[in-house]
Amino acid sequence: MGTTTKTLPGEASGTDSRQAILDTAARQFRHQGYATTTLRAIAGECGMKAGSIYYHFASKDEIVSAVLDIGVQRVFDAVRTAVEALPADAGLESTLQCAVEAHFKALLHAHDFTSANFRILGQVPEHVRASHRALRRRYERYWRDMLLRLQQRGEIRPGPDLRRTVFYLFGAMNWAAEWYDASKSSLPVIAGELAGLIAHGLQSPPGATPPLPQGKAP
Amino acid sequence: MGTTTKTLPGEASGTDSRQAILDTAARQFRHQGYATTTLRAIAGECGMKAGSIYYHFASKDEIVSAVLDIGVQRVFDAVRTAVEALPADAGLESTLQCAVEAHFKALLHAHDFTSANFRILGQVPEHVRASHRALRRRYERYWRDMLLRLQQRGEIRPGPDLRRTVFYLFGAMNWAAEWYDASKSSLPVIAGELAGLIAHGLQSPPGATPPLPQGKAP
DNA sequence: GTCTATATGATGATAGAC
DNA sequence: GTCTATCATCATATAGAC
Repeated sequence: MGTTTKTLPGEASGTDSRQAILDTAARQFRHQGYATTTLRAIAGECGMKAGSIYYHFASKDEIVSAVLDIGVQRVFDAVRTAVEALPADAGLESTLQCAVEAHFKALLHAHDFTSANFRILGQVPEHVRASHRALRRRYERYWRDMLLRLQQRGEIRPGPDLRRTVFYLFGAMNWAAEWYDASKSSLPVIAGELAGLIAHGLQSPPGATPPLPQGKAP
Repeated sequence: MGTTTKTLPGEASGTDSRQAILDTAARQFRHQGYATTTLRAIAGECGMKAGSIYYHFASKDEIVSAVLDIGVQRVFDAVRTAVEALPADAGLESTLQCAVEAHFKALLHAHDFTSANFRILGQVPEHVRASHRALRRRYERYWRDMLLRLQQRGEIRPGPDLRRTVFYLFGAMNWAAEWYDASKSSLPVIAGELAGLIAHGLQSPPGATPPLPQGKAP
């Protein structure tokens, strides 16, 4: 169950203990919230004592700050890599499918970091949230620019505000971290389903005929 | 700023103090999380002392439990009332528009209760979460059944899993409580925008022509 | 790098006066 | 209904031994 995650190229490598503290902290923040997660408990699960944490981090805030940033950065990197590998003339649905699936995959792979992010952002001290905001904004802008390019190419109708559209999408995607169950549906399936929903909506294609008039089975 | 909310017909009325405690608790849970919100602080804002809380509630869990339930119940009631007032043959987009707008309105009107709900659900003790789950499930099922009826009438294409579709929608709608700014856009506008997105998607209507080939302005 | 020990303060809950 | 104690517990953070 534990989403043990090795250090990624982008992150400051540091010691094994440092990474173990971050992994443990992410999982505990996710499940218990910011305030209830104690340095004693984090240390305990890493086979250390509370005092030892302070060799690696200056404060609890420094730990939670790192956890928040890692959660967004992993997803951002995954989506950018996937989208950059797309052919230049990729259409609306294939672009969405690619980006949504990459977001989902990273979201659920770094589950403790991303879900912690989602759950405790509203609870951390304001200065922590403020220093984290810039990264979130960059990721939101990345998506908005992607949609903007598609709109300029005529693949997206002119109506919707694309900044808000990204918020709708982020809400839909990130909420999946709370309900997704791998034993019930696969990631590519729900990614395709959501991409199709955003691209074409729920409506029946024009000229479609209702399935059954009423009643149950013949 | 404070979303002071009077007792609604459905809620056990009790004393004024009881309601003041709930209003204050909701706001503090929302902003500080479950564990950081102290009974002393709640009491202080109600002009009481910590010990007095225990005349109205048996424990902190009983308070948080009530806050969670109220958050969902207010939205559920608002949506049901709005949808029942709809003509029986209302189509996909007008039904969505009506339900989404009612959800948004209640979500932001009982903001402290609904946002607290969203933020602290993952932090409360398991037995609190469990007793709250049934109500959430009923509300999810209400939406799924609404979509199911539209699908049976041929207004929704057969592809998407409607249980997951409700989750996508809830994610998109509830996340709005975190970013919505009344000075930037009106509730009916974003409700219509989201309803249109879910009904028709982002795609350009067939036969549409791209706006500008490239370059900026003439 | 990790430990023990400790300073300092806040918390949920209870008992009983008014 | 609200108050004033008070209990037992647990938190972050520090100091200094090993």
